[in-house]
Amino acid sequence: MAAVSWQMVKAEALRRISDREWLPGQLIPHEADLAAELGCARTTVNRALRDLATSGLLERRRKAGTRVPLNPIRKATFEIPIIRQDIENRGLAYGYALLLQDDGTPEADILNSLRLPTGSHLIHVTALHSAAGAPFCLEDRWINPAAAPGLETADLGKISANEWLVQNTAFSGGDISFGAVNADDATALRLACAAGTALLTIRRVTWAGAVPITSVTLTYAPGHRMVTTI
Amino acid sequence: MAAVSWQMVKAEALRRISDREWLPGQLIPHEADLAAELGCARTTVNRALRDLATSGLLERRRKAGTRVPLNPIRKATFEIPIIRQDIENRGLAYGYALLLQDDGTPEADILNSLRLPTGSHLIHVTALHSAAGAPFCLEDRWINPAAAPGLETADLGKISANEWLVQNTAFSGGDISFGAVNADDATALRLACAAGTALLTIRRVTWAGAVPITSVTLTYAPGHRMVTTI
DNA sequence: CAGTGGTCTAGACCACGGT
DNA sequence: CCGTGGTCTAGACCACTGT
Repeated sequence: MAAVSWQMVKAEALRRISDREWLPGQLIPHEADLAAELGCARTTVNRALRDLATSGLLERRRKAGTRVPLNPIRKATFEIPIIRQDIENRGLAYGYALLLQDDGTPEADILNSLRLPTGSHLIHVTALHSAAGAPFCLEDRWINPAAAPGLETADLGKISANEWLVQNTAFSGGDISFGAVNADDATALRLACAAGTALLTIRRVTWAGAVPITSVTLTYAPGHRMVTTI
Repeated sequence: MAAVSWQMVKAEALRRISDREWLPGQLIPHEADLAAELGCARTTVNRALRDLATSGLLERRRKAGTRVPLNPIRKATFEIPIIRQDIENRGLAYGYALLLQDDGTPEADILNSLRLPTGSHLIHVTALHSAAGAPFCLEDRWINPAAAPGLETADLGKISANEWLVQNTAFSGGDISFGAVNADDATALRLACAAGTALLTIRRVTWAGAVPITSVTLTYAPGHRMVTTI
């Protein structure tokens, strides 16, 4: 292609950053100047610089201009894999076991993240995902019954809670958080590790507008890390 | 503004998803159709749908079209705050103490993430960040001396290792990972918690081209979570 | 007030990838 | 093969914000 692509502009900008032609803290040329210099439309430069800004490698402000930040690595996008695919992609056999399905009141922690009042009664589902027979991750899910009418009659041994929710509830957004917990006795037993072992947890809360649908906490087997590259 | 903005298109698409007008797994109308329907240029629709795709709320493929994914919450972008700002934003006094600065060979774990051979000799810096006098996070940094000539003569009590590196090394990319560890005795002492407590860790590795510059592991005080919203 | 990035448009061509 | 998203262009106007 004769035209200069925004990826080429991005690559050139990256090169100037890593070659220290553009120093941290410094302003870089205006979009119009770069467009003229590189021989492309300003739109193309804009796309490239905007992209770098979303990864935190540039900082842009109207009127103030674009500058190389002093501290670039401040944004990270993680792909949170579907557990089954994650395991199968490693060439391992995937296993799923429903451990428990009942009702109850979750910890204050979880109620807070769902913004439900203390004492709320929710549906509770626990399951274990395993890889090649070894425990991989424990799923602890709480579902707001008001957001999931009909779930009581579903057989969660046949259809996973996630699948049921996808098919039967609306969805508009969510929160995700990472944390660390010590394995309690039950968890240690399930994940075949010593009680007290530090485990990485990921909690996802999903919403239908302002109505909380579900909170899922995934507790990974020891040593698991979530990794991403900038 | 008379024109339809891409944010409006995005909002409308989001509404259709959460109102289940577009169901999970289903194809949605082509860009051209939507542009005609909403009364804007195809470019604008493209921008909106592309944006939704990067947050994982839509899946797009050439020829195949755009569909609502069955499992939307699979990407999460985390803002990793500058610790000092993080603490000061909470209205707390920030404190920094350099604990140690010497040389040595890090664990295999860290050498692997830097892709350096076993036994490599690196510069080692440890520091404690505190909030309102309470320990907040422990910083354990290893620096590749080959990538940081002159660092030996720097006084890291006056200028932080991070600042020195920003001013003196190139930068082209990095890796970030989250994990969980049990506090060892030294860490427990520093973070004023019981030995064995589960702690969240964030490790950042930065590169200048193929040359590893530094690996920083931040170990947060108990209970810390990294949170983001989709 | 004025400079800089942000966005919209209309039209064109291209590349990927189902069929 | 050919439909669909991906991208480029040239030009215009807008919105935010430092001075």
